[in-house]
Amino acid sequence: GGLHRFMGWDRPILTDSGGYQVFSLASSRKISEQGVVFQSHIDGSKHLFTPESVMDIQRSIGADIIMAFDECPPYPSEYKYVKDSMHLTHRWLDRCFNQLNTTDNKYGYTQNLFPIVQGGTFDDLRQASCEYISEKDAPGNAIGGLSVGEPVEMIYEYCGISCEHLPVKKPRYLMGVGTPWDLLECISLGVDMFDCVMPTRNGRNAMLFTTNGVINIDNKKWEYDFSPLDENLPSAISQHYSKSYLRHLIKSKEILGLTIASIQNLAFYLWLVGEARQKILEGSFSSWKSGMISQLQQRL
RNA sequence: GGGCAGGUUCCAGAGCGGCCAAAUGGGGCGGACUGUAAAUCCGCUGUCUUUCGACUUCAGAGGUUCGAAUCCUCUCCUGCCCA
Repeated sequence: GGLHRFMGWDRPILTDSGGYQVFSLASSRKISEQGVVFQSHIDGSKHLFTPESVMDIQRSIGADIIMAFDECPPYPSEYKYVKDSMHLTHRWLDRCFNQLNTTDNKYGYTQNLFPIVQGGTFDDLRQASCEYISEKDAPGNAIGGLSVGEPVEMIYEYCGISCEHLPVKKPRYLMGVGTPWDLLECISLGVDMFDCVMPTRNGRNAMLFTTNGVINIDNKKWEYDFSPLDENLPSAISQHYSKSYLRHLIKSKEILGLTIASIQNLAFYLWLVGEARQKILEGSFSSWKSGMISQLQQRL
């Protein structure tokens, strides 16, 4: 650990840099040494993002954890492309640190810059990137460049390789992962932090993660099921709303349904990592993990 | 009692002689979604068959035709209007 609590917030705030959009919005951006120009899909206007400007923006937002600006190459990519891209990300990282170290913080508390490992799915590049990143001695380190189209087994494999070459004492943050079972697998590989769209996006698309397994709330079988969304979660939303009611909201395209589904999934994810932490402290994580994975993967 | 409009696959609703197992939407079922542009996207949805294909369907019964969901006759039913 080593992260502090800031300004009375219960939990630190984290902002991302836009590096992922270099990947996800590849069709509307141009990369150069200087940075990335994105073109707005709304009005066509162009916007230049540089390591410096991205640091400034995250400074203004005031997050406790801020992310380096990186390039996230897609899978599959050629070795040479990934290698050059990784070096670009490394140079950008230096510029991020430089910008941060030569400007004042705005709100009187520390903002922690996490560097991001790249290197794609090439062992030597991953390792090289980990080593480069580790030398920065940042308060935490992120594993990037995964869950960009490769099979899940490769996520685990390269997540594991990354963890092996990252400092043990600093939090390891796996970006963009994943399903509940992905989290458990990656926790066992050494990951401490995650972020992912899955709980909210899949929630909006009618998929509920619960302590008993996965639910497609669209299904007619829930029409008259008045049991709580998830009776095992310490969340008012999960306990108070029934499957039947949520199905009705979603079927009738009531936006409240999407909110409830998102909160349910978020509450579940929070519960899951809390349990994992508890099991680790008790020393029973690995035996707990395999049973939990098959339980969570069940389709209800 | 009279007039008009209708009865199509789970629902709504196209089709109005062959290209119709029958558009489209909904519903149902399945799948996808992994550092969030996107409350989204993709399949299947009469029966049998792996495919080719075969078979049974468009209120009911007859009929015309090489061929009918589509045309004709009668019957039943529904909605609206007038008595």
